[in-house]
Amino acid sequence: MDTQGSSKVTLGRPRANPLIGTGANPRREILDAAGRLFTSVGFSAASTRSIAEAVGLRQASLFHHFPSKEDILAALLDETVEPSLKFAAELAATDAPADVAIYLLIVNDLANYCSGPGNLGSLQVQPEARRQRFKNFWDKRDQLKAHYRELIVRGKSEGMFKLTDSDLATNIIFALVEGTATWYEQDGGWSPTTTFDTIAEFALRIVMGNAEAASRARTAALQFIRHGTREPVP
Amino acid sequence: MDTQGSSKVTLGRPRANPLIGTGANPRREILDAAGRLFTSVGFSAASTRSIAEAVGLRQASLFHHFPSKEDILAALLDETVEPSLKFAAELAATDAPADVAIYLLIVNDLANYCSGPGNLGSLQVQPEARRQRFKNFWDKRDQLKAHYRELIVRGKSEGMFKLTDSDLATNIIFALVEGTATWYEQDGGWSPTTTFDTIAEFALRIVMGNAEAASRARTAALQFIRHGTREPVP
DNA sequence: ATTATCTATAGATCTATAGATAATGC
DNA sequence: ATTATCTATAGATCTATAGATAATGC
Repeated sequence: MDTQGSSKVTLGRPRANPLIGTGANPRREILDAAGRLFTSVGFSAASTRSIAEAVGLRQASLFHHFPSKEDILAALLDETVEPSLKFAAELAATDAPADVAIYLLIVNDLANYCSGPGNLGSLQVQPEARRQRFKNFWDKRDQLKAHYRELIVRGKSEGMFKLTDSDLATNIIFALVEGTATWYEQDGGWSPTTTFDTIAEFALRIVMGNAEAASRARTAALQFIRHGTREPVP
Repeated sequence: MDTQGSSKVTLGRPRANPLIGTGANPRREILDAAGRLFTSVGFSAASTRSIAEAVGLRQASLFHHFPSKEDILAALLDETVEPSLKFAAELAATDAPADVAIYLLIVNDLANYCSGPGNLGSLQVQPEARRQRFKNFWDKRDQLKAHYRELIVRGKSEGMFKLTDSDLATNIIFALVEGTATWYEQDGGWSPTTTFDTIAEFALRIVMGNAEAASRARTAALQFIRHGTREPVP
C-alpha cells in the first residue's frame, strides 16, 4: 500500500483543475490548504469551497476525504500537539536535569507550533477550537502541559528554580511558548533558531531567576543534544 | 444630551423582548453581548442574530446602531487598546525608571486586556481581526508596542537590562502580556492581582536577568503607585 | 416630528448528501 | 470492480436594506 504519495498512478476521475497539486496524496494536500486558510482567515470564514479550490477540487469532493469540516481542523490540531507530546515523553525518559530538559522541550515545541504557513500552533486560540468535538486535542495538550509542570516542580524541589507558585509559573511559561505561534513570522525579522533559542533562554531566566545560570543551562542543553548526556566533553 | 443611560425614558418602539437589557444604552449592550459572543464562539461564528437576541432585539435592529458587524468588532478592538495607550503616554511623562515603568505598564495592560467576559484582549488573535478594516486598531497597537520598546531600549542603555536584542525582547515581552488574554480566566485559579503581578515580575526577571533586582523593582513600582515617585518612604 | 424599533425579504452564501461519471485494476 | 472525482441540489443559514410601526417630544 502506498501512503506516501510517491507513486505516479492516480485512481479515480481526474480533478476539475489537475494543474494544482499532484493528486498523489489528496488528504495531505487538503490539510495543508486548510491549515493555510484556517490560520489566515479563520476556521469559520474559510469555506470548504475555498479549501477545495486551493487543491484543484470541487467543493463536494472534500467530503470523500473528511466527513466534515470540523474533522479537518481536528486532524490539524492533532498534528500540532502529537509530535510535541512524543518528544516530551522521550525527554522524560532521559537523565536530563530540569533546566536542560525545559530548554529542550521549549525549543522543540516552538519548532512544532510555529510550523506551516501561519503557524499551525495558532489554530488552538481560535474560539471554534474550544468546541466539544476537539476534546481529544485538549486532552493531549493538557498532557503536554503536565510535562512542563513536572519539570518545573522538579527544578523547584531541587532548589534550581526560584518560584513561589509552580502551577501559576507553568501556566505562564506554557503560554509564552504556545503564544509565540500567534505573532512569530518566519519571513519578517528573526530566524527560527534565534527566536526559539531566545524564548527558551528567557523562560530559563524566569524559572531560575538568574541570567548567568540560564545561559549555562542553555549551553548544557546544546551539549546534551550533541552527546545525549550532560557530562561536559573533555 | 444623555449618553450615560441613567435616564429612565426610552424613545422609539419597544423591543421584542424588553425583559433583556435596560434599553437605556443599546450601543453599550450590543458591544457587551458581541464581546461575549466573539470571544466565546468567534467573530465569524457569532451571528448578528445571536447578538441581537442576547440584548432582546431583532436581528435587523442592530444595524440602527452599527453600520455593519465589522464595525462592532472595530469598536471593541479600539476599546481594548485605547486605555492602554493612554496609560502608556501618561507613564512616559513621569520620571519612573525603566524597570518600574515596565512593571506598571504590564500590570495595567493585563488588567485592560483581561477585562470583560472571555477577555477582550483575545479578540485580536482571531484571524478575522487582521482584515484591512481594522488597520486603525493595529496602528494603535503598534504605538503601544513602541512604548514597550522605548522602555526596553532605555533600560538596556542604562545597563539595568541585560539583553542582546532589544527588538526581539520587545516582541517576546509584548506577546507574553497580550497572550495572557487567551488563557487567563477570572474564575478558575488565581486572582487577577496575583496573576498580573507574577507576570509583570517574570517580565522583569527576563529583562533584568536577576530575580532579586526584579523583586526590588516590583516593590519600587508598588511604592511609585502610592507616592507618585520612586523615592523610598522614610 | 423624531426616534428606535419592528417585519419582511433580497441575495448571497455555506455544508453536506445523492447519485453520475471517468479514470485504473483485474 | 473499485476508486476518486464530478454535477446538482437540498436546506439552512447569514448580513444588510426597505419600509412600516409604536413609542415619546413638542
